[in-house]
Amino acid sequence: MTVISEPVPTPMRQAQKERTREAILAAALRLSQEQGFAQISLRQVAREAGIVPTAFYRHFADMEQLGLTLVEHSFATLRKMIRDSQRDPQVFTNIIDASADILVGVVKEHKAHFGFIARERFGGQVSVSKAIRHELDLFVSELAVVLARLPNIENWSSEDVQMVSRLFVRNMVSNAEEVIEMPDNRPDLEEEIKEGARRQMRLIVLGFRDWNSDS
Amino acid sequence: MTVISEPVPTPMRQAQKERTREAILAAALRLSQEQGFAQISLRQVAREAGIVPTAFYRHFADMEQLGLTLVEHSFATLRKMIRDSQRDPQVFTNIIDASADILVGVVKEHKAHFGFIARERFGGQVSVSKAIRHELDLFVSELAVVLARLPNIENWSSEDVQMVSRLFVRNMVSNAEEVIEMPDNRPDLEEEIKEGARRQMRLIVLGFRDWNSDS
DNA sequence: TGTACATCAGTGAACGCGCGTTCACTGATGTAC
DNA sequence: TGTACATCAGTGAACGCGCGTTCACTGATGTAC
Repeated sequence: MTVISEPVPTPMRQAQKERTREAILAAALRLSQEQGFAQISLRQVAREAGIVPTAFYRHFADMEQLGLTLVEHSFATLRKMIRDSQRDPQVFTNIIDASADILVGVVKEHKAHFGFIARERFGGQVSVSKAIRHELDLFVSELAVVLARLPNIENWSSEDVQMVSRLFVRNMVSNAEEVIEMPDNRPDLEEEIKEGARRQMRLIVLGFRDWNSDS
Repeated sequence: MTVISEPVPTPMRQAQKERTREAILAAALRLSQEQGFAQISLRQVAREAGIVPTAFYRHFADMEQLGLTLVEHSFATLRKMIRDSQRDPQVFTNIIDASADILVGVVKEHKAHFGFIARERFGGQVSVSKAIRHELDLFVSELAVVLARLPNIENWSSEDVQMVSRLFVRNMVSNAEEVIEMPDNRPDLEEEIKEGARRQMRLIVLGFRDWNSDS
């Protein structure tokens, strides 16, 4: 079998197809920011992506598949955030302030994906909402594993860690909603949201410390 | 002017009109539970309400006006909950457990209205979402006034009370989401949600106590 | 009480529109020799 | 390198459908005398 030294031709046709696929995804994300994913049509997406409606079918079976792909991409962004923040030494020394910074920063930078999660979590296309809620459940468990390794938390019961994780994720989604509602170029509001995120995480941590010490 | 002793005829036509109007509202609420309000059509609502599409216009100018009326009705339910719970002596002695009980009970009894608020808060019809978020902001301030009168809270700064109120409302919406997702006839899950609501409110209160005592 | 007229909630036909989807096609890219 | 054929992303016409909205109407309810 002549597997050695494959030409790796980077076929132009395939590259172009990939570009169109991304144009469709970007168009759908853009349009759903204004009206919600469930309310946009295949023809609108095609128009925004600069293709004819029938070309859509070369990339996705229907709008539902497109929606589920957007869910995947959005959670990939979310998971990348966690991976990156684990590399940040700040997180170990001051998890609360560092988390608030990272949260607001990343959400702002990836407004579209976080907005998609927050917006379509309820009341969107049924399969898309279901997928998002399933992914959020998974994410809570993943974050619990990360949290459990942190100092001050390592000796908590796994049930407590799971609950803190749930509160953090809920807090994250709520703050994502606020950042998304925030108009651009209002750094004052941004600082307010960051401060709110800090206070809420502090509340959660303080509350838990008390809880564990006196019950 | 012969204003004395008006017949008060309880006109049959008017009563029938009111019944139809309520049938439309009920139909829209029912249908939007499954697909979200923005995705249901005027003709679907008319069909579900048992009238011909054109009769819809005798009651609402368009679907947007119907949606805004549902927002009003949903918040009327929410405010009634607060008014009723203020009469409950339990609230003054054990605000946390009482609130959790009331919250889960009322939400379960008025699933449709709370579901409407939670679902349409984001990503629904733009004007409906805006109206809901505006009403939620008002509600946070109203609840702050109620909370400020409670023992142990009466000497807090108004800023702190406002923030606790915001956390309570956020908690309420989150728990409403959970109750709504909950399948019927699962009293075990219900108790779990109630316990979760209790723990979270306790966290908020404990966190604040600490905060105020050592900072 | 009875009659003649007014009101108006609900009807049914009709309209133009954007939708999702099918199908046969085109022409640039890719492959074999 | 040049030629002949295959592939397949994107095209454009066509379809049937449910939609929101208009309009003139009907007939039960309400009112005046």
